[in-house]
Amino acid sequence: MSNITKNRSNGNEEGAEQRKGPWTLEEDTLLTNYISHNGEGRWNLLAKSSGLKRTGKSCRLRWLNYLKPDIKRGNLTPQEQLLILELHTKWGNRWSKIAQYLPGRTDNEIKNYWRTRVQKQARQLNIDSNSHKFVEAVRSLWVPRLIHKMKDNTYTNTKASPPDSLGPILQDKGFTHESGFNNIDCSTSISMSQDLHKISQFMDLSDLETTSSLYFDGSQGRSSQCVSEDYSSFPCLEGDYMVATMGNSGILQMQDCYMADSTYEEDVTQDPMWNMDDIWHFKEYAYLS
DNA sequence: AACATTTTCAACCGCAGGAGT
DNA sequence: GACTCCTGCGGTTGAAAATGT
Repeated sequence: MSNITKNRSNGNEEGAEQRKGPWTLEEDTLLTNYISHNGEGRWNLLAKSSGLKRTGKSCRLRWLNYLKPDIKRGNLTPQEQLLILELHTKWGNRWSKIAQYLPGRTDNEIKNYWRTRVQKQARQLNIDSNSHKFVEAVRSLWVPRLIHKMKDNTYTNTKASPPDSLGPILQDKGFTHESGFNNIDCSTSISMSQDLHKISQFMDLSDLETTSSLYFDGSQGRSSQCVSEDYSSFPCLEGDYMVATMGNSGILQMQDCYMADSTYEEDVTQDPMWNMDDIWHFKEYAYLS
């Protein structure tokens, strides 16, 4: 079939011949150059002015899903997968909204991930992927596996140090820096995806990939105590951010602590994916297998 | 190595909603 | 309010790549 088609079906496009199908290198170059000089947006105008024989829609899609410089390539990390599972529980198939919490990932990519990986799992389990039963299966089986993967990644990483950019950003947000902490109850690691979600408000998550450090906050480690080097302990309070790496089995090596100011407020108890019962439920699965 | 089957993912389509007239 | 145009979203398709036999 020809890659040229005449589009007269709606008012968006001229009757001129429009190309369809895969983009060529020349088209990509043309589009990239045009946007670098004129900026994004006004896609129909762009399509006409750039000399591309494509619809505005097609140009927009190509740019946003493929050419845009900050697009992240490669497989989704366990952290990202966990976040997708969690956010889908909240919002359902609202891919663009979910994508907002995964910098560098597109709604199309997340949608593809869901359809090819998640729904495949559902089929294998013979469960409707929109059912409550499937959500339960994800919580009890898949999430612990992802958490394990995250732990493994961290465990094997020899260059585990927090990104330099994090401290200043948090301090800029009113967090007070504390140091000298050592170990912490590993149960807290259960809340990592929630923390990534929060941290993503402050910084580019891609930084986390290069360090594999764990970031968590006191609001999720409700039962845990941070233990400092002199073995005195203090509770993790809501809004505190900790930076730690996985040391030996089950122990997180605490590196930094950013104490929230007293005005910090965020109600994480409303999050359907993470409640106290679940955390203990997950723990069982995660550490039995 | 050759073919069949499955998986992945880029790109398309139709629809909804907002802005402008 | 009605109409057109444009943009963005979510569902779907199908070619290419990967995997299995």
